[in-house]
Amino acid sequence: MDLTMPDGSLRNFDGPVSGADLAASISKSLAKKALAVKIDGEVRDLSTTIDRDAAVEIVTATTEDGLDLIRHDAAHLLAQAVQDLFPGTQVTIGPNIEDGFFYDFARDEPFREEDLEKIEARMRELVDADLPTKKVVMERDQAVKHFEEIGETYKAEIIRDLPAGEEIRVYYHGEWRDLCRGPHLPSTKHIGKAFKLMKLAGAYWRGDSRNEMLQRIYGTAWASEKELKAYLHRLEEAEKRDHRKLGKAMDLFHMQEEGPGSIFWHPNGWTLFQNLIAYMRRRQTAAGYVEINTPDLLDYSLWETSGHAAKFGENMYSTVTPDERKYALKPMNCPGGVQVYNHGLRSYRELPLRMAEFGKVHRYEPSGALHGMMRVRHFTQDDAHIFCTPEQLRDECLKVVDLILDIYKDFGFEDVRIKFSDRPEARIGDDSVWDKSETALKNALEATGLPYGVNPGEGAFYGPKLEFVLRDAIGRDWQCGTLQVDFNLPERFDMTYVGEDGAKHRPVMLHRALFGSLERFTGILIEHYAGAFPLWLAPRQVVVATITSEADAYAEKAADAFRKAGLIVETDLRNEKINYKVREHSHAKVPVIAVVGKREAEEGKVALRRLGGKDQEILTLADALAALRLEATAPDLRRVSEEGAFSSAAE
RNA sequence: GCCGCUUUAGCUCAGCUGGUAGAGCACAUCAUUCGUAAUGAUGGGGUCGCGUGUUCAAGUCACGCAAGCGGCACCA
Repeated sequence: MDLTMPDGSLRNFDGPVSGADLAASISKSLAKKALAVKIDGEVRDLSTTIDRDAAVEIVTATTEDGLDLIRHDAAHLLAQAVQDLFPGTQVTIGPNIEDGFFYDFARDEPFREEDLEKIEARMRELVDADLPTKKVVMERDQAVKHFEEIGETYKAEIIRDLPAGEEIRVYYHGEWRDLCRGPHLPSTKHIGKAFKLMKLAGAYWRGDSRNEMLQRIYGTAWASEKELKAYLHRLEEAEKRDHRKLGKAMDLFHMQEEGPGSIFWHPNGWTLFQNLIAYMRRRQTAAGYVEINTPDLLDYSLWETSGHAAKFGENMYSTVTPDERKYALKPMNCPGGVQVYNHGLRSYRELPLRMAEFGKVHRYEPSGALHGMMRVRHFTQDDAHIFCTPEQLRDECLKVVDLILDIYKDFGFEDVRIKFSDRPEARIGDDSVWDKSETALKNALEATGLPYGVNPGEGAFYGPKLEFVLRDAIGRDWQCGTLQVDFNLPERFDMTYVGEDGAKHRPVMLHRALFGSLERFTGILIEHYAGAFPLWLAPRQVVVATITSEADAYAEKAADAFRKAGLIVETDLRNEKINYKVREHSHAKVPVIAVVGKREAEEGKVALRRLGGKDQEILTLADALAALRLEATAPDLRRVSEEGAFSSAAE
């Protein structure tokens, strides 16, 4: 029997060997470090017997597979500790997640924060006890009976639902056992102690809100103490970037009880917001869009026609006016855009017609969903609807994807995740229509050659969609851009265009948003830049700070010059030390502090200090103006001036 | 919406077992004119999220509500 090692070398054995034997045959140290064995790409228990030719690898803690094992064993360890300390608690599931694991428990009494410490201490004891792992395969009926007898009804339910023919494995760690597919570490010692229980949470059994709620305990686990520490440090750093914290520190916005899920924009935040809109407007115009604006309040019947009322009525703000008409605050912009399209006869010559709208939408989101600026009840979409012929569809999709990614690049987002979502269970339209739209969208996506994931059943109720997902500072993913193909609303709103043949045809409709929600995108940007915005976005760009009052007059003059150059500038002439001023404006994340003292005043210079830096750059006022002016130019405009008007026009 | 936690000055937070509130920063005034992350002194500022109850007495205990936070569910 020949076993192929990862380096390509062959090892010959006369008979079957276990993973542990294999490791021992290579070296003593490897035998000690071995956690599991990978056979033809599949990670198995170290005790697994290999009895045929195969590609094998000894899994250790330094590999990704090894870390996965540690985390999963840590989850078991958590469950064991919980059942030791809190008898009567039922175990359910405990999978790995990014950076760690969780385990869901069924227990009448809630766990308390203090319990986590006790549980963690018990987990450490169990690691020291070095309980050996043992795998037992059970018959289905026997397994169900066993788990029911010991009061583990959730486990019994899981076993009953396992597909026929699936081996039912029970892993023992000492006396304690859990139903589990495995594989597992040889013993609890191998988990190590680089783990920590992080938080308590509620979670529905089987992820269904109709089911009872379980208690979830989250933990993190690493191969070494050092990695654990690094991870905890990373979390601390991330928390500092939280947009809610920075929003306060930078005086960008606030929220209050009277307007749950609604933003009060302060001057600084609103400047930032308007900068984004101005940028997007230029990009859209350049990409051949026209812009419209439609009413916020519209007759409810439009949403009945679109199907939104049936699906989202509960989440719509509606009102009955004194004349007894029912209106809705628009939860999305499409029906408004459709009215503009339908106002008059459209010709194929007008298509594709790309109609953008910065529309403020209102959605009564469930209270538990609200989250800072990321999930609010009133938000502004950089929405657009592209009306086109079926033949133009693919090309238009490609253009949207290109535009989205190009725009994200201007903000430094390079690793955008794309997800393709197909038909959901609750949907409108025939399956033949869905076949068409899904194929069209998927073809366009594949034509880009970009990697993407699939979210089965997560499309909009009227069409499949692409989601462009960005990640916040704390590692949470947020959908920003979206592109949806829709054959349904054109039907429902009876949209037509006159074709070359003089007959009426049905256009296809694309829904797309690039930032998605301006509010959310602003939040993402705050975290992405940790508040240190590039000059072109920064709501406060320059503070001219004096060292002594002797420089006051010159400071005013310099500020005026900056102002005339189009920069947002303030002066700080307070009778404070320069140290104090620098500290204060640095905290407020002002990108440029222009320090002027007696020397600068005499020489006509400014000392520029950049946010985050300690160095100063002493420039003449004219040089400083030129440099900052260029930097304060949005990237799209900078490209135009760099390329020159003619070459960009020729494209 | 569901589970758990939290809510005290503009901000960050103290306030033990119930005896009617405290710090730092910020703010104001005064002094200081000091070259790159906190100059000093003085002063003003709080119906302790809202409501009901228990009690001689509630920031503190109980119940209800609201908002926020961590998750889950939801996300046109």
